[in-house]
Amino acid sequence: MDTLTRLRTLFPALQTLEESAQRTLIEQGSLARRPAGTVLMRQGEVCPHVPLVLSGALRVYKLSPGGREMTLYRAGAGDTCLVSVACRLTGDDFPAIAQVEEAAELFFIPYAVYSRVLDSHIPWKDFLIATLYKRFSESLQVLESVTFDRVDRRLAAWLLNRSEAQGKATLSVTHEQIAAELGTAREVISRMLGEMRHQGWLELGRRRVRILDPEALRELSE
Amino acid sequence: MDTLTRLRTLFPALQTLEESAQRTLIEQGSLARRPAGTVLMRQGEVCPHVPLVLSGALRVYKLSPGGREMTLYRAGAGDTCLVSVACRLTGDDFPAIAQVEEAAELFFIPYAVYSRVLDSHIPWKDFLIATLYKRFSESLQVLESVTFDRVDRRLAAWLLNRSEAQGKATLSVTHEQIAAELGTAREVISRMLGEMRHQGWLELGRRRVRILDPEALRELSE
DNA sequence: GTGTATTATGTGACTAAGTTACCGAATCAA
DNA sequence: TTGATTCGGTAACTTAGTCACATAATACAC
Repeated sequence: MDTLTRLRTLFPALQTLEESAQRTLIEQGSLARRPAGTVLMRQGEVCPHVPLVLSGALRVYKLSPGGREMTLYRAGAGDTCLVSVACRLTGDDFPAIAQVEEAAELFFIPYAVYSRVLDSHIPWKDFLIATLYKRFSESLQVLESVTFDRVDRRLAAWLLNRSEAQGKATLSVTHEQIAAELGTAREVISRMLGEMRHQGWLELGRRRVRILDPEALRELSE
Repeated sequence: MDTLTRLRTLFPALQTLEESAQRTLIEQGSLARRPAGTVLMRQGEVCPHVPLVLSGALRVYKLSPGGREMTLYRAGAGDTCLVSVACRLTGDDFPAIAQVEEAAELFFIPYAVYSRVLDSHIPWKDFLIATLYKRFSESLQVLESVTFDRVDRRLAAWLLNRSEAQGKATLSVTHEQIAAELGTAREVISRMLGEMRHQGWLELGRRRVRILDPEALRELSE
């Protein structure tokens, strides 16, 4: 499938653009592949283009001065990377890091082209508004669980979610990674996993967490 | 000053609307006063109009099942209440509470009128995007300080901010209110204020916190 | 004004979470 | 195979949040 078709499928807002504008996007934009681990945006950097995600996954997270991480949300096919778009809009530094989590294909629209072609396009603006709103809600949920929920509940919920998403009872993940997801310290996760193993709910190995008793986890997480 | 002039001044995006559309807004919308304490939106409610804030102040906060509060941001003259706008866009329940903090004048645009008049207006969409982005950033800052900062630093910073904003060294506020701002428990605030008084940085009274040593607070908050 | 209700604050004891500082075991790379 | 690196375990300690109160200040009713 050619790039234009893929873009139109993943970003329906683009379908309502005039043919000539669509051609401009394709001609002036560029498709790029980025391997897992690539950092797309660091705090305070300015991005010279608007990136659309065609495949793969990005993770957007905050980094504390002390080195602790906290995942805010992920972006996948059909998403645009807010981090880059938004800091353009206001001139602020976007205070988070966007990193490729699974090898991704990105379509970069140079900012000049973006201004000319998309900036006066209502369906695109609606797409942006919906995206922003979604991120906002997601971050609020994170905020809510961080301030009001206990870590053990959040951990149980995270394990269940992850296990369901992957359709497996055995997760391949380090304690460090879990801590980054939940915005806490590795030691805390190790202790709690240890406790859950002690209860017979989990089996642990290096880079491996196996869920033995999902019901117990569900009950804890309510 | 008449309402249309005030609207145009506070919401410059409206100035680029056609005259007839502006007239429709004024004729079909309605101006309302709401005293401090009025709850505009509760979790899960749907708002039949888009509210623009002409004066006064709203506070948007989250409420935990356990009754703890956490202020997310405030909206004042020239802002629109995202809570109501956004849940319209996506159909989701907006997961926060909007309450009038200082008696406010609000201009309500019925949703039908909004769709007809503003939904295809680019400057208005840009205004919405900017607003959403601002809220998003603000909430991220809250999230960052909650997860990565110690409460005593956040408290010191809050006291200094508030004192500067009001141009006074004596704040009229309860420990309970401070706890709601910072998303922590009243006892924690009481203890820390007590500690700061012990250090000679503050003088405390009922509903009263007086800053004696702003430099010490600044140093703590870095 | 006086008593009573309400609101605000103080505090101790306890639990949960985050930090510091290690250790050793598993894995990788040369 | 050996040295380095990553990963997990754990103890001791600090910070934060919860629970259960006591006490103090103010409001208000009469």
